[in-house]
Amino acid sequence: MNLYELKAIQLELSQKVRLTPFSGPVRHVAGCDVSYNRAKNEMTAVVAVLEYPSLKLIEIASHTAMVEFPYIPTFLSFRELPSLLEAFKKVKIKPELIVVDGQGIAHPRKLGIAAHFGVTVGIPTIGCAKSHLFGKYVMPGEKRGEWKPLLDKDGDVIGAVVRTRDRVKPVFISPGHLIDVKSSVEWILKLTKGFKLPEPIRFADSISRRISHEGI
DNA sequence: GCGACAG
DNA sequence: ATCTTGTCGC
Repeated sequence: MNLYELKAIQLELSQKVRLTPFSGPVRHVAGCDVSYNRAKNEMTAVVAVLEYPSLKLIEIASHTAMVEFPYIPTFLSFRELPSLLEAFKKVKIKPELIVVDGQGIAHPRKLGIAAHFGVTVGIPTIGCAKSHLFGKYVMPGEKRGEWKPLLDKDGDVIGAVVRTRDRVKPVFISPGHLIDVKSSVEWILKLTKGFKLPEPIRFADSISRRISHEGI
């Protein structure tokens, strides 16, 4: 498999992405993240399931595996998705909405890891990234809730730069699958409680780090 | 050709 | 992502 073939896979899968308004109902929401243990050359993927709207953690599923694909910008899903899917198989309480750490369709071939995950499992997903990968934008205002659109080369809206906390760097939101930009922004704000990152991602992040570094 | 570049 | 201490601000 070379990068040209992987690009072809991304282009084909991106045709399956469906962008549609999403309002719920949501009883359970999950967060996905992956951490690495450099010394062991291992990665640990975690799916954290929270109850909504309480946002209390009710289930954790994880999967640890050897790293066998390098990090190449725009090909992140080929590195992290396999482990994430293994972890998701272990989840008993299937969520109605999933937030994935990374881009959704805000990607050169419209298939960031959140979109790839979404079309694979067939559940609504939102991509929530801590930094920019693709798309043009202007900085949103400094207040929580303010946001600006992420635009592709044709000027189409592919996501949003959202201020989830006053005067803190914004997050890059984009729909993964079965949701649209407007609903994605609304849900990310509902899932954010006093921190830059939404609660599902915060849980998945801290848990995956604890497992990969302490083996808990 | 050059710069940018999720995690 | 990870490596890393103290430190500035609310």
